[in-house]
Amino acid sequence: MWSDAIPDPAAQQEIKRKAIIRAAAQAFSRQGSHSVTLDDVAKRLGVSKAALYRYIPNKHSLILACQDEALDIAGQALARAISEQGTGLAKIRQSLRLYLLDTIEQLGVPALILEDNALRGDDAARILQKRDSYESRMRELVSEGCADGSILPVEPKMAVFMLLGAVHWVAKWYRPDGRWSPETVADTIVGLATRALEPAPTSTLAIHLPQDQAREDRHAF
Amino acid sequence: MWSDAIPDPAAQQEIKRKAIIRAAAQAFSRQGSHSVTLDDVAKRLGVSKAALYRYIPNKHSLILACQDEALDIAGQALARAISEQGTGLAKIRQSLRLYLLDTIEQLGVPALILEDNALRGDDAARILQKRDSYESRMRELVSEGCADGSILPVEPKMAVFMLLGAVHWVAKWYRPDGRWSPETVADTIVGLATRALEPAPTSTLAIHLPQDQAREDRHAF
DNA sequence: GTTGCAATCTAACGCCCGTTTGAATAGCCT
DNA sequence: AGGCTATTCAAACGGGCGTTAGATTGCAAC
Repeated sequence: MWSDAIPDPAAQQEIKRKAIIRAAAQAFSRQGSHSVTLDDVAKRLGVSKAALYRYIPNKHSLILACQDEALDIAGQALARAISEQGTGLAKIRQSLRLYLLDTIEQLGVPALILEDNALRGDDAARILQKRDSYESRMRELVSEGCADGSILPVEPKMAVFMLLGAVHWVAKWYRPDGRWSPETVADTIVGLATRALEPAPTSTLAIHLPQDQAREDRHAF
Repeated sequence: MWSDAIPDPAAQQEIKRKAIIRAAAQAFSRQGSHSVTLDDVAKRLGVSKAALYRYIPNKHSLILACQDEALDIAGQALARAISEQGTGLAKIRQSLRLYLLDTIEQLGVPALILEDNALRGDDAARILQKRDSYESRMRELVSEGCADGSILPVEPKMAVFMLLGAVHWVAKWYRPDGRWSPETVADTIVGLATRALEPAPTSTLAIHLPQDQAREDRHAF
């Protein structure tokens, strides 16, 4: 039983570990894990790269931890969405929306893109299985939507690929200090992408600042 | 005036150079340019990595050449689509469809994803400008579609991000030896994604093999 | 055959970056 | 104050990979 005033050293460790994962995730999601050096990650945190090794055993495990975290967020978002009432399409919408918002909040980056080649070893297989399970459950939601009439007849695999492409791509162009809030981005992108699946879409979309402010945006191709 | 029987040595050079770019593009689009070694590229072509240097000055220029090629294809697809009759949405559909089909045919990979961090130097600025120009013209097509009523009122930037996300993501999961032909993939993904922009979608989609064949697909998250 | 050029190879060089080592610093307990 | 532990750092080590050098092979011209 620890007093709040006396910080638990183990908890301190965990806080710093999370900070490292967060910093790494932000760098990885844009540049790809292989082109990010531990020096890059350390500089974001204002420490030397050697200091990282008190919290992580090596770079590969850091990559795994990032993927693990992102997949946990995705899985939890999916679970929450499934537990709520609504059509298959509504659940898909909610799960993707939560995924974007939670990754931004917890990792500081909207979605974490996996390069499967970056994964090796036994843990890698676990991550891949986790990802496959997530995508599989998403496809089931599509099938559910087809059955309940909220989604037009589509190939579930293709539909999920399309949705995840639109959603994961956000990581390439979203800027925390940009014009749009996380909520605006999540609602607009998910709203648009899922509209593609409506049998006869009637949903309207919030329109955000149609006038183009002359800002120099460097975003991904 | 060369005879067909006597191959022009300069042309031979160019053919091999193109083969290198193609092999590199396939590797880059999946793994990211930074995690692909020149040995990887050389092995795909059955030569040693030193042999590559007769055709490219260095790795960075190879990355640039891949981006250049992909952007040329994208730009030409856009130009062809614009020159044809039709609504703004129809032009967007056509340009994206051609982009996927042409990159698969010419580069052997559907879309080439840019990691802007991989680019350096003066040529890099040229590539970024080319990409910005392409995206800007895409946004204009969205505005055109809004005006002619083929597209519902949306923020053009977001709409283009959503479309390009769905389209570029194909590079992560498409397999040449897979279940779907390039045409099927292009039609389905572009058909789905652009449906999101229809004011009141009535378009139907071809449905391909809804039954799931028990194939083990390893695709990107 | 011999010469010359093009193409490719193997082997080595050197830098970058992940990882380790050992010392320096800062807080906490008695 | 003095020791103990937890953190952090600068510096060095070592492997991987881009790049270069020099040798080898193959082919065309004469």
